[in-house]
Amino acid sequence: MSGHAAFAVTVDLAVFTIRDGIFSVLLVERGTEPFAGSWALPGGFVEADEDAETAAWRELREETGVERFEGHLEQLRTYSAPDRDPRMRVVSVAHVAFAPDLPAPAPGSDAANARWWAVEDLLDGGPDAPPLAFDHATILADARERIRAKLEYTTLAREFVAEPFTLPELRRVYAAVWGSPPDLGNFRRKVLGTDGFVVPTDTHGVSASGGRPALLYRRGEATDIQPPMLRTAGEDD
Amino acid sequence: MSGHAAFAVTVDLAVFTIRDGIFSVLLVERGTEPFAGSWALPGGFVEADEDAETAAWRELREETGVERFEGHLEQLRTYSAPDRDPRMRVVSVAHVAFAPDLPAPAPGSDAANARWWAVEDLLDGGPDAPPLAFDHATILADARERIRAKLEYTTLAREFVAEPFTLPELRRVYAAVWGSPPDLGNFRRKVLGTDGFVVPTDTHGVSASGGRPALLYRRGEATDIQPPMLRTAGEDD
DNA sequence: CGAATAGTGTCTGTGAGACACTATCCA
DNA sequence: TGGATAGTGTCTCACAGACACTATTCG
Repeated sequence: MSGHAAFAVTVDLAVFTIRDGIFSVLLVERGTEPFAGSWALPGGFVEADEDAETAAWRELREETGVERFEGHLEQLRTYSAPDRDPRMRVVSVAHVAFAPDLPAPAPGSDAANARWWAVEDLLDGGPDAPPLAFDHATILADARERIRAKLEYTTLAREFVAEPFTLPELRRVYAAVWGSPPDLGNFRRKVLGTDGFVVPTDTHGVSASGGRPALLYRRGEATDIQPPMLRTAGEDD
Repeated sequence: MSGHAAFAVTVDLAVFTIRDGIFSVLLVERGTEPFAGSWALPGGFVEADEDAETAAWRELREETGVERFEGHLEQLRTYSAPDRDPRMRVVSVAHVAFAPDLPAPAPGSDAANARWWAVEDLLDGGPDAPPLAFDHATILADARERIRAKLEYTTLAREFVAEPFTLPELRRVYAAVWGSPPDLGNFRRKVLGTDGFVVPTDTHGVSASGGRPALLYRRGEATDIQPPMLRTAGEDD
C-alpha cells in the first residue's frame, strides 16, 4: 500500500461539571503556538500504542490531576477539516466527559493555565468569554447538545453528582444543563418512577439554609429513561 | 511540535438500502492484502486536502458508480484500536449512508467484487454470511443500531424510498429495519399526523397484485418526529 | 364472489404538564 | 411565627397500543 497522506491524530476533551449550579467546562490556556495565550479544550496526541479512548482517559487524568476519575467519558465525533490546525494535518477525535464538582485543575504540560468556564458564557457570548482556539467552539457546541439530549433518555445526570445525593441536587443538574429547571413534582415522579434510576438511603442530608433536609439517594443500575424525560422550555440560547 | 505518531486516516462506509423488503448493506470483496478475498465495508484513505465527509462522499460515488447520489450520509463514529489494521496504524472515521434501491454496484479499484447483503444475515449469523474484514462487523452493528434509533425520532425513513412513494412502501422500510412492521393504523396516524413528514399528491399508484392502489406521497420538510415513533416488538436479533 | 391490499374508526390505558397543597427545618 | 426548602396529590389532555371495521382493486 502506498500513496496515502500522513496525519497526526489528537483527542480533544469537553470535560463538564456543575459548579455552584453553573454548567461548566474545563479550558486550558495554551502555552505554545498556534493560538498561544488563547483558551482551548484540553487534549493531546494519540500515541502509537493507544486507541482514542485510552488517550482521552490519559489526557483527562493529566489535565485534571485526578488519578481515579469518577465519572463518564464517551466519544463525541471526529473533526477533520484540512485547515483546522495551521501546523499540520490533524484529525481530532473529540470526547465528552462529565464528573461531579472537581478540584481546581492542575495545568498540564502544554497548558499555561487551566480553569472552569460557564458553558453558556462561552457559547452564547458572555461578556468576559474568550474566543476558543481551533474549531473548539464548534466541538463545545456539539458536546453541549449531546449532553442536553442524553439527559433526556439516559440516567447520565447522576454522573454530575457525588454520592450520596439528594433529588433537589439532581434536579439542579437538569436545571443547569437545560437552562431551566424541570417541574418539581413531575421531575420527582419521573425519577422515582424510573426503576433503578436512584436508590433511596434511610438518611437525610443537612438542611439547606433553613429548609427541610432532603432524603439522600445513591445511583441505581438503570442506564435508560424510557419513555424519556423531555425538556420543555429552556430560557437560554 | 514533535514526537507524535504518524497515522493513516480512512473512511469506512455502511451504505444501506432496502431491496425487495430486505434491509441490505453494500460490501466489497477485497482484492488486496490484508483480508484479500474477504468481504468488507467499502472505504478508502482520506486524502491530504479532504475532510472525512468529503472523502466519504467521494468513496461512495466511486464504489456505487452513482454520480449524483440521492440520499443521506452522516458520520457514525471513529474506530482506532491500535491493531485494527495489521499493515500500519490506521484510524477509520466510519460513516453511514442510506439510499433508495440502488443499481448493482460497480467494483472499485481495490474491490474484486461488490454486492448487497442482508444485514440480518451478516450480523445475526445467516447461513451463507461471510465474516467481515477488520473490525467491520462492529462498525456494521453500530451502524444498524444508529439507523434503528434514528427511524424513531427523525424522518430518515424517507431516504430509503424513491419519490413518489406510498405509505405502505414507507411502512415496509420500518418493517425491514426494525424486523417487524409497526401497526398499520398507528403508523398511518403518526406519519400523517406529523406535519411535514410526507406530502400527499393527487394520484394513486398501481394496484399491487390485486389490491387497492395506494395514494402517492412526496417527502415533506420536517426532519424530526416529535414525540418519536417507538419500536415495539422486533423479532430478529 | 373471494383474496389481497389500502385505509378508517374507536376504545382504553399510560403518563406528562400544570399547579395547588402539605411537611419539616431554621431563625 | 414566617421564610425557605422538600415533598405529595390531582386534574386534564395528548397520544400510543390494540384491534375491529370499511374501501377498492383484480381475478
